[in-house]
Amino acid sequence: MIDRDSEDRPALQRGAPGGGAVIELDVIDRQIVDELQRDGRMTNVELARRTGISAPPCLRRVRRLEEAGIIRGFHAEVDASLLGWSLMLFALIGLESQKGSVLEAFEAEVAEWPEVRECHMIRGGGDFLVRLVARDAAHQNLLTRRLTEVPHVVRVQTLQTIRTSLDRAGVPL
Amino acid sequence: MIDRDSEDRPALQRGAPGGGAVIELDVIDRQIVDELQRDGRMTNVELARRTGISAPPCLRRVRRLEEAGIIRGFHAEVDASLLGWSLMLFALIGLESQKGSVLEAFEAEVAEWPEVRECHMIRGGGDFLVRLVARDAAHQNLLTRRLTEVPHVVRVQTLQTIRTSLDRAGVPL
DNA sequence: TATGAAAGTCGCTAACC
DNA sequence: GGTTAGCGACTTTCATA
Repeated sequence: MIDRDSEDRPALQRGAPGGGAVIELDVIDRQIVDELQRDGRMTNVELARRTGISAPPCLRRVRRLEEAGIIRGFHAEVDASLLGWSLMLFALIGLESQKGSVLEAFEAEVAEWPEVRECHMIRGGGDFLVRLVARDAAHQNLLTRRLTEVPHVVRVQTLQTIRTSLDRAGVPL
Repeated sequence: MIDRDSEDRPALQRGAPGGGAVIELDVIDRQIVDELQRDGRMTNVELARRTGISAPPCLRRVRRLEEAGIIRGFHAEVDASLLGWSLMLFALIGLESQKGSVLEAFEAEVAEWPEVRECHMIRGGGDFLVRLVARDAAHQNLLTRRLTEVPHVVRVQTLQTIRTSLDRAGVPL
């Protein structure tokens, strides 16, 4: 077996990203994920130093975590207010139907709005929780009104964020 | 106007991070923030190439954006399910009082829970929206019950996420 | 199937224009 | 904002357990 591309990695290869299978990671893998959740720009040598291994195997582990879909990407965290988006609101949306086509049409519609940052389907049928950002109060009112005008929307409850005391990316490790 | 060094950028100097003032960024700054929101591990040379400037001024801009608090940090985005956190829920919490000490005690309490990832105070007084992750249904039930037992909590409405169709970090640019 | 050492390449970043 | 240049990090290759 000379072909290096055919190496198999059973635990990490299983399932497409998002498949949902729980994958066994050793303590070093977990530490790598944890460190990169906190500081995504940490250099590989620093990451290797912290995890107690040398740089090449550390880099290989990061690559594998990316290929397995466990690490999906790296993003800069920005200050929304300083960029002109001073308001954040959540909206609880009720749809008149739980037909798949109606739900998907709603998701497709709000995905087109740049102000909509998250869209979660909520248990119980026909409900969504969406997170939006707005430039000011007028903009926020406009967005709320536009939400009520999306086809099949029968209920919009806005939850305006006054203060965010906690905003942790990622998951516990 | 030939002297290219005399350009002024008063906006970036104003205010401490989090101050809330809207800051004027030129088109290159915006592009830098946008690119780093999408790919926080992009090399500085690549970032410079995309923005049409050379590497050193590009790096200086990134540093300034960090110092101004516009870029707060960099984080790996992980797949919660693949790491064993297969459930996400939001909870709308009602407190019996809007006294500052009560609100802060609640925030301090949930900040101690690793499963609580976000905590937002909602307009109207005494209400919070928190986002949690859970390992399974039993864990989720436990968390919901524990939320009702936090001092001064009088109402807990759980919104269990079935599907997340959109999850965009950052803000529109 | 993993790590670790060595080396070449590339990016980062200070100093200067 | 650009250019140069020195330094350090990244990443491949190969030997090893």
